Amino acid sequence: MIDLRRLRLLREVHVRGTLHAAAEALGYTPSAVSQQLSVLEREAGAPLLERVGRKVRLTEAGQVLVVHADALLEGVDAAAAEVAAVSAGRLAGVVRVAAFQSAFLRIVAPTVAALAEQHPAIRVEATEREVEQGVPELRLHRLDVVVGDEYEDQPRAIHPELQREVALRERITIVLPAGHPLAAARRIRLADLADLPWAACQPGTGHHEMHLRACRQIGGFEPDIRYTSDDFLILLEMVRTTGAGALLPDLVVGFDPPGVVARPFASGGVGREVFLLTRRSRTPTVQAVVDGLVVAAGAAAPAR
Amino acid sequence: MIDLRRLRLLREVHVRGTLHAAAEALGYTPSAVSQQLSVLEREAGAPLLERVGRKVRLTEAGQVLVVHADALLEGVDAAAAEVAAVSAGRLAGVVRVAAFQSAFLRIVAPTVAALAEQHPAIRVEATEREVEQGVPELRLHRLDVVVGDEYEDQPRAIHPELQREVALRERITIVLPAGHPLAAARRIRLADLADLPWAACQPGTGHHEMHLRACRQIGGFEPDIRYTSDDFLILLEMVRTTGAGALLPDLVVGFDPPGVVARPFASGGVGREVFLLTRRSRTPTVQAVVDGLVVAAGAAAPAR
DNA sequence: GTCAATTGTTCAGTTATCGTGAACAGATGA
DNA sequence: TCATCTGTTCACGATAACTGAACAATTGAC
Repeated sequence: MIDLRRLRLLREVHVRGTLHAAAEALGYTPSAVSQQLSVLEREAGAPLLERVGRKVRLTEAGQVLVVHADALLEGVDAAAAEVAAVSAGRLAGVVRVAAFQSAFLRIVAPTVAALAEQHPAIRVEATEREVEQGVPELRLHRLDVVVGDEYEDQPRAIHPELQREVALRERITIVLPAGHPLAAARRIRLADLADLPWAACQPGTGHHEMHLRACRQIGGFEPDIRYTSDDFLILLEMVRTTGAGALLPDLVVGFDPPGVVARPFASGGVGREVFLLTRRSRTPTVQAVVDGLVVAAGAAAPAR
Repeated sequence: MIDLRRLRLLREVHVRGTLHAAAEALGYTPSAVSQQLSVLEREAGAPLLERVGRKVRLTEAGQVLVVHADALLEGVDAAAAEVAAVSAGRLAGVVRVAAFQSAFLRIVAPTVAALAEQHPAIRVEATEREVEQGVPELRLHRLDVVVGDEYEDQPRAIHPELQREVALRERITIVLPAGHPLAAARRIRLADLADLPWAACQPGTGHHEMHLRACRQIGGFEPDIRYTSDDFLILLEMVRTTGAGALLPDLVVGFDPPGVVARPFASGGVGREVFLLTRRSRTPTVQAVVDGLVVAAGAAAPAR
């Protein structure tokens, strides 16, 4: 097992160039530094230093190790800081969140704002990412929370070392341009829209599948999906300007975007679930962020 | 300074639930474990364990610390493994590379293939990302190499702790649909294309700026940029199908895509530089990847 | 309920590790 | 050439780590 204090020694030698300087900087004698570095070489199983003139230089193995040393020493500092903060009663640390677009806008963003007041020592880092991309990074500890979605009847497999938590259940609505003849109706029969061009996400996505299935099973027609983009805001804009229709979750139309109307299905309909994924072991800090996301999701869900 | 062996003890206690089991697993007596954990609590400045019945459980601070412990212990293992590999003469370790689209396709992908043979113990992880997004992650040690581009007369500022290396200098060519009247010419005067619609990257990008500047200064006209996308392959497709023109780097048209022709400027012209960014301290492993990228960039540059 | 078994803790004593300081060898530059 | 810098080695004292026994608290079988 490589010892951290010895790694700190190695880093200091790397930075200062001589054992004497490193020894002085850390309050040791050169003798101690020399001996400890010998031990480190035994631990690492490779020579780390080579003498050049009367100075000393790191070997390749030494350079490799010193890079890791930097990361590790930074890591223990972060650990100590977080423990100190947590034991002082406040939550702290970095939590990395990934979310798909609409959840990012309507759930993650308000959560960040709320947590900034509630737990100022928590630093939330957020990225837009689809679930498929996020899950491997979650398992590699590069993300802490992934916000994903799942349409009715399209259950996703979940990895056993991950934990899933429902943030929001919502209905899919039919979105039409404000000027459409049926826009005034309170509810809309999908079958009446068989001739409409549609805007949906790219083929292969859950949304595209849901769109096809809904039109076939509820509407009884094969939809003319003419515009595709994975950006829901683009889909909304296509509806507004081109006269196409779209099937969008409440979360997206919750903006009440101008120029379009959102109406529920006259019968049946489709649901969507927004969920949070984390590793099974949650720190209190991650838990606080998860709690914040659940609250924000509840607030984002429009009353129906 | 928190000691790693004590962290390993803590983790073992967390996993196994009792000091005895942890002691047995690691070859200590329960007495030693108890004493060392007391020391760890002093080091961490917070109680980490609480007795529940005759077993023991981690406090909040303990749980926080054990998460960091996992990451740190994994880190030392990775460090030891990489040092062992390097000192055995072969390069090893994970190198994370980010590149913009065309560099990803034409430089990073071939590099990955070449390195897989040359240094099988190097694991290259690649992501598509623009320079602006990549630089902060580079500084946070979440990326090791960023491949970026820079158009003539638009120098980017570079952070002092980063190192920049030119991979490729190339010329911008005028790309026209194969059926265009001027497609047969060997060289093309930009001024002759004043009435053409154009496809370019989004406003605000270096490419868009370059496009405007070239048309104004070399062609003497204000271009009608009708189609914008940051995806060069989409731009090419727009040229092929809609009859628009584009100003694209050799790297993009090096594909010799069907249905379009690429011609140099009749006079003057614009250059682009593809460069690599790394932190100043490169391990031999990172250096090997950088070398591989430079070679691949050279191979990707079409002869002129 | 009682008692053996199991848990964590504490204490003294031993062992291993870490540090100092002096003595040494090689390299540098006045 | 020689004083001065470098890193290394050695013996020895100081510190830390570990063991083993004794102890208190809890649990579960009888």
